[in-house]
Amino acid sequence: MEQGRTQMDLSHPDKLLWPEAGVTKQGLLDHYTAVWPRMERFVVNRPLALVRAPDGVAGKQRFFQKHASPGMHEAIGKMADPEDGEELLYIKDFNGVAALVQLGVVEIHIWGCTIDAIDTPDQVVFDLDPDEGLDMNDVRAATLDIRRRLDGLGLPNVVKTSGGKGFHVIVPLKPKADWKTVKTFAHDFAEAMEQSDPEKYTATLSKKARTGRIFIDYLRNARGSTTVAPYSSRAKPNATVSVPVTWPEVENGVGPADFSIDGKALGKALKAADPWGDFDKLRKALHG
DNA sequence: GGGTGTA
DNA sequence: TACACCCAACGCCGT
DNA sequence: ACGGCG
Ligand SMILES: [Mn+2]
Ligand SMILES: [Mn+2]
Repeated sequence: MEQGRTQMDLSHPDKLLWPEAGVTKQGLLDHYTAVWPRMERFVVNRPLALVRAPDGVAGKQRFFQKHASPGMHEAIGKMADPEDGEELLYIKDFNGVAALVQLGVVEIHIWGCTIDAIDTPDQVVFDLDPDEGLDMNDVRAATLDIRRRLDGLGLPNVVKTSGGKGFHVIVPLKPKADWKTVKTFAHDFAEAMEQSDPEKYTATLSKKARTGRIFIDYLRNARGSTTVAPYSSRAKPNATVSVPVTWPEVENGVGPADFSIDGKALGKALKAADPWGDFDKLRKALHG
């Protein structure tokens, strides 16, 4: 059995999944081949949610999937959620990604925990969701503000582009605290930001509260909630990718949608040092 | 994309 | 054989 | 209790 790469056959490898960007199903698999050394540890052995677009991102069909369908490829692992018995999905290796690509998966989302410790999250996520038309520089400034606050609390942090309109700031955790603890921490953190700068931030998701502001989406930190995985493609016309970056890059103006499949910026990023290389070393227990 | 249910 | 259908789900918030 | 929302 080949490890690390697959010869799994793709049906219709030349089908355009991102017609506007000219990215085919094979092109998507090639993307994952290129990023896999950096991506693997963030996606394997975690419950997943999938955004599937079997006819491409411009097609009619697009759906979100958290549970197994009958007959799914054996490279896609299934595990009963101890809470409700639903069959959660996960992958163990690159063959799993290949199987996802064959299914028309255009976004890979991860739970904030591994399958071996499903009740103790190993990360906190702050998902910055700006209102339409907010200046990208305001979003960068908000992201840097989150870093400053986390630094002040002595909490490790890394950042990635979302591939959409914002950034994701991640606190690597040792999986000690439970979901309630982690979500409450994230909620309190978001509310503190809103209180200190209510013109810029809101901790309330409603469109109304978000007008002209950035929603600090702490709700990603709930059991069963998911966030787009590092290096996942996005179901946007441009085939953007969520990419880990360094804090200096954010300071120097990197934008949330600056990276895309086959893009120059991504190729360059992959040649530089891994911005999240120390992720596992940085892990810290919340509270403790 | 593909299994399932209905004709 | 030929189709249509399904593919998550839940807490938060304003009313 | 319901609808919008992520
Ligand atoms: Mn977001
Ligand atoms: Mn969000």
